[in-house]
Amino acid sequence: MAGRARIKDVALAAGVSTATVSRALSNPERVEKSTRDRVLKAVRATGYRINAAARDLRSRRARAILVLVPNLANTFFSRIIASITEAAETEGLAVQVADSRGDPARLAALAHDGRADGIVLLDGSLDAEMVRSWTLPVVLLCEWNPDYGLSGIGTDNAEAARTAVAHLAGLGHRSLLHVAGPAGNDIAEARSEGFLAACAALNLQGTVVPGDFTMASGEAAVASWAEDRCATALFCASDECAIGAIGALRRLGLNVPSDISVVGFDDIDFAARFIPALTTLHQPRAAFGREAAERMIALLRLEDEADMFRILMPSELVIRESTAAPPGVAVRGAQGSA
Amino acid sequence: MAGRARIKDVALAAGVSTATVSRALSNPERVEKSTRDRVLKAVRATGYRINAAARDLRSRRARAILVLVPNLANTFFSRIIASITEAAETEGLAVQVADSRGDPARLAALAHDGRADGIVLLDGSLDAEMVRSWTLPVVLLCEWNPDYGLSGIGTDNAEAARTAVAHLAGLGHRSLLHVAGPAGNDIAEARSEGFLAACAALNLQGTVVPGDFTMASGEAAVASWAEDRCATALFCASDECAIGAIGALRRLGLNVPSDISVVGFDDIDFAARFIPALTTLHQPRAAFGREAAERMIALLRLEDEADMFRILMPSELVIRESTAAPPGVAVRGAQGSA
DNA sequence: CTGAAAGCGCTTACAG
DNA sequence: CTGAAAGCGCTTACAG
Repeated sequence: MAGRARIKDVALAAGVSTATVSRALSNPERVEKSTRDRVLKAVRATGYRINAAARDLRSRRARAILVLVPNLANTFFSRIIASITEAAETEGLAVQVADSRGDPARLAALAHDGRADGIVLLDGSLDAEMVRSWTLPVVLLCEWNPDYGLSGIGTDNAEAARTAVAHLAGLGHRSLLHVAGPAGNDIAEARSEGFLAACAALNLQGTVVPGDFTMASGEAAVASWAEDRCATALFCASDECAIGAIGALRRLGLNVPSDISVVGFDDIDFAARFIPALTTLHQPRAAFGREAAERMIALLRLEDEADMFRILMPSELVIRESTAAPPGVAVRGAQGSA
Repeated sequence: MAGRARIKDVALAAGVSTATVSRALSNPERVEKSTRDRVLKAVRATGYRINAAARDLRSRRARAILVLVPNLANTFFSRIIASITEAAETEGLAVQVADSRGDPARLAALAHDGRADGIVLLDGSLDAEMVRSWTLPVVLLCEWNPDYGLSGIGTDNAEAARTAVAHLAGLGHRSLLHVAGPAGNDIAEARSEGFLAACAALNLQGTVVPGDFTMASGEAAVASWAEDRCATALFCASDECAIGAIGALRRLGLNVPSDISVVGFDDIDFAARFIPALTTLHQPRAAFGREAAERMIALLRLEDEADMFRILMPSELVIRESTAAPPGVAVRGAQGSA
């Protein structure tokens, strides 16, 4: 076969018009069965594959969604992307992935060159004006930024923080340190606020130190904690941060959890394998991706203005090895096994 | 502005033809400066963005590459994807990411609907006949499969295994166990063969047990090792496997590295943070991605048959905390610090 | 149920 | 350096 077959080659082989080939392929129920069979046979014989550019141009849709993440190399995001991809592909939607950081012009170009019909955004720290200027439907996933004016899917971070504090209080801890996520990040702030509110409600001493979700910020927090050592438990805004903190504690000769307890957030794959296995809040990443894809598909189907939504899926506390009663306190809470 | 501006709106606003707008945008040096300025001003005024589908259809290229990975949720791959994306974007190429597993028809559709000009393939375990049937230029990255008949970029796995064995031998180990990667995987087999060859050359006892790169396979290998405990060091085919093995050893009450040494492969982000920090072979993932993007760009530029290539970039041994002299043996090799 | 024809929005020889 | 015109490969009213 010289070159790639086009729709008119198929039409010729099947003895029908190109319109009929097109219908047989995209609206099979609108052509007679015998015609459809002839077309499909011709498709096989010619090795025909549709040209997506031509189809997209003519039908004015890309049948693709763009997923924007702040850091592709982060496992947390890659797991979600995998789940978005899976759900989107079953609906015939392709997925494009791009880094949301950097040049706004690049982002605008990505969002508006017609290669995607909608955007799933996993970054709450972009310039709100820029995001609002995008003309494609956008679903904000995991992160949250009220200034975007978007529908979103995420978890109830304040509630999750409360669960973590309650767990530590149940073990007998009276003084807790929270290593926060980045300032200005809405979900990080929700965790901090939930932490402080829960400490106040339970009459615990709760302190917050700045951080940014990274392992380095966990290490830095331990360095500052080491000056007075007043807290007996750390609640870290991410698992990576918790893992960094545990490494730093170990370098100080301290053992987790017998000397100090550590709770993470996210339940990344390594959390269960880390030594000690991390007590953490499990974010439903697979469900996040699935939900985002489904909502986006619904949005694209409605074409016009669908209702705004904000969906909160629960994060569950997974109790593993990194939390225990503080030194010198009898165990009062039950501790599950991994 | 009602609706999206098209090229003819820009032409009208600038008082030129659409041909001139097109040239001003894609071949600026071919229009007079004053004309170009008028066009750019009109572009800004109208908010014009090119329609990628129309451009792709007419110019018969997609300006995009497809990256195919066996597991999107794997950090090892996501780091490489990030680096491919970065390099490709600076050349104006978009990146599409898809899962290489599953339905061959789906893959063929992805590869041949004209949405990508070339494929970077990170999976050596696909059906070779299927891969050979693809008509787009393909670069095989990291993995290797001689049956594909493709150009590729990777690391010298046998040589890397040799380095690991030499390190352990230098520490005084005489009996080593290798937890292999999946059977039939060319790079996994190269590691096994390199391991056995190096053991033979150094007169060590070298045993290979099956595995598949996963943490679970590291745990299983430890279970079988525990039956006779004849090896004093484990060389795992991946960091995940090593981390699984260390977890299992710990559950047996054994300490790494004082009771048994463990070497990983890949140097994933967590390797340095794991406790104990993993001695491992650092695969140059950022360089892999960059090289793949550049080679692909060169391939697309040549259009026709470029020379076949096989590029091997070195993996370097990173000595951290998980390896030491075997129990009861004085340290003979030098041990670096992390 | 099927076909003829228009047209999606660009780029690119061709001509000047 | 610039423009008029053809055409990339589809889909979709419109008509029958």
